[in-house]
Amino acid sequence: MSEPRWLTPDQAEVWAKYRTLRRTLQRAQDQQLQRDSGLSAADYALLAPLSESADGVLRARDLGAEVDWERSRLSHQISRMEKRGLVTREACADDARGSMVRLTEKGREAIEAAAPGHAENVRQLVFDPLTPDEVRLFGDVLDRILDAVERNSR
Amino acid sequence: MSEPRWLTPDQAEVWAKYRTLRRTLQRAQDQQLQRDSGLSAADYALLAPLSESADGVLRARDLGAEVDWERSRLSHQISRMEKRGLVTREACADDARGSMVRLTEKGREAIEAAAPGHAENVRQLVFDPLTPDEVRLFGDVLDRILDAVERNSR
DNA sequence: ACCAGCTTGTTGACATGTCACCGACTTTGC
DNA sequence: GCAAAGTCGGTGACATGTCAACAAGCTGGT
Repeated sequence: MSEPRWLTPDQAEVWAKYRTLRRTLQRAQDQQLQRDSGLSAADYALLAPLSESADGVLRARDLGAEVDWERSRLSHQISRMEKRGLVTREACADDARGSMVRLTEKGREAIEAAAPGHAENVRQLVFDPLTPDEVRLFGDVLDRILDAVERNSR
Repeated sequence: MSEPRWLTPDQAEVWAKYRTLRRTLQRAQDQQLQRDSGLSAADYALLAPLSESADGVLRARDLGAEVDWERSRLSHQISRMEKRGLVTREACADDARGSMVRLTEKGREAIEAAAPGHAENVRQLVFDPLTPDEVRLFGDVLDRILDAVERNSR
């Protein structure tokens, strides 16, 4: 039973800032999307890859890989979006287990209405306050932490 | 109607990394807490300020201010934790509208079981991979973005 | 050809989070 | 004093996310 290694005061402060940022930034994004197009962040996450794909159709498996979501979460979200007319489901020709997700006209209109405001929001809140050097270093920091999380979960 | 300002490829990459980190780090935390003590991240967030307060009691309003949660979210979470015996609710002597939240013995045992592993996890995943310079820079970046979000929501 | 094991998607139960609203109480301005 | 406005906590409806389990189809080794 070894002595626990607590965080230093500096580290605790940075950690608290990170948690605050996670929440407030999420909230700012949700509000911008809701205001500009009535979409949630979850809606936007799925509509974005769909709108960039050929014909606005993706196999559920591939859409899941794009956003790195669990299958169950994806299925639930697609059901909710289907109910609101943003996407439709179709059978998959190649693989009878599969399911194709197709962007509807309404879905395309919604993401096209939301996208410019979304990009503007991310720029204003995240990138405009940083110098190009800081953006690079921020990216490096994220890489290091991501590596550590990746190593940890394997 | 002006041309939208899209993200540069570098910015889009950093933004994608940030979103991935947000998800995977949250997941790593949830799993560590669940494994070490059966607590969720939401449980931990409330138990931590409670365990550091005098007698393990805080007024709901003040607990909410500590964690910066909405009242409704706090109330729901306290109800769930009360049902599992982690906290109890009491009347507030000063203010008849108020509600005091008290840590139970079981709640204290749970947070004390979880805390060392939590600190170790945060160190391993976030701070050990970074040099002290990078930690400082990361803190500065978070400050800048937090300021921008704060300005934006006022 | 077979079948054990893998992949794919869905579902139901439950935990979490947000929103609009209410009811009770306190504070403020007069 | 007292009415208007603000504060505090809770509730119900709903959206989101996770987990375990399932059904169906695919795949590879024999």
